[in-house]
Amino acid sequence: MKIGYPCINTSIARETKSTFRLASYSEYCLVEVVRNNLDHLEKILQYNVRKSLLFFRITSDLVPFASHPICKFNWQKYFVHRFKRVGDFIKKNKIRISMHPDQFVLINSPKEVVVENSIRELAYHCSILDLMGLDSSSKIQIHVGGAYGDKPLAMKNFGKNYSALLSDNIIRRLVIENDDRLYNVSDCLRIHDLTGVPILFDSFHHRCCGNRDGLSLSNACQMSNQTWKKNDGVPMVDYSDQAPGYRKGKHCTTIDLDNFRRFVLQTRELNYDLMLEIKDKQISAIKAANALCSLGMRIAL
DNA sequence: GGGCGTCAAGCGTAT
DNA sequence: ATACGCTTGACGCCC
Repeated sequence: MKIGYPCINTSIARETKSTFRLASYSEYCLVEVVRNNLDHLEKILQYNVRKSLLFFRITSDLVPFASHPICKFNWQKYFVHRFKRVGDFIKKNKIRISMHPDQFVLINSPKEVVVENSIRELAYHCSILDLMGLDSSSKIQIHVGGAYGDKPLAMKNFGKNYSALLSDNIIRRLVIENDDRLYNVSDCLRIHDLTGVPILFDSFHHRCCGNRDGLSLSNACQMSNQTWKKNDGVPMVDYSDQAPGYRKGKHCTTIDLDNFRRFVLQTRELNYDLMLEIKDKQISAIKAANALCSLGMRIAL
């Protein structure tokens, strides 16, 4: 099992800004920010290797406005060697990589323009992973999308657009994640049957958000994991925990190790890489890795 | 140099 | 009707 955390390391300060406003877009600004973002990403990855955290989610904001029409600059070509260098480091250290496009990536939207924008955004995510030379085990995870007043139709439309509109390069990386309100694991399994898309199991969404479908945690996790094929790599699982005293669904600020151990023991027959979606990022990831060791389980490889 | 209004993108739910 | 959460906060103007 590899343990990871998303996008940001709270202990590595940024020396420069990571993005900018659309109103201040310029090629100069883009080049500077992307260069700095790649430098910063390398620092985080080096830290992660030192700490044996070999799973990481790369931020979608690595290249700001990459899928926006304002961006005419060929950043792919300009930064080809920098991306390759990061990718070589990732491969050399066997780091597992995921990306998670934002909530407006909706491939089942009834609005054609939303679908078009979503596909452009997915293509952007792919190009990051492609430029790094990473194989199809590097995944791009999205939610199924909206229900649009007719959930069965919305699911059918997901399948339709998936097959008709997505390029092979997107399909080889794309996975869907059960969400906290609309599409639970059973729904995702139905969409998997339609499309073959693997399911990334989110334990928090499954467990705590009124999204139960009668599947036990270990069954839901196992059935999701079985949708991953050989070329998809080890199944990925997202983990978080309820922030005590807050609205249902709010992520906790730091990991509760008792809950974490319980989760690990319930799923101990299964093989997966675990992404900890917890506010304090690498701090909880390190705590979790230590907890696994004390349970006699082995992290990384 | 700190405070805070606002920031590309969609949807569903709560108020 | 409007605000909010989602999540990765953080830019950038204002004082």
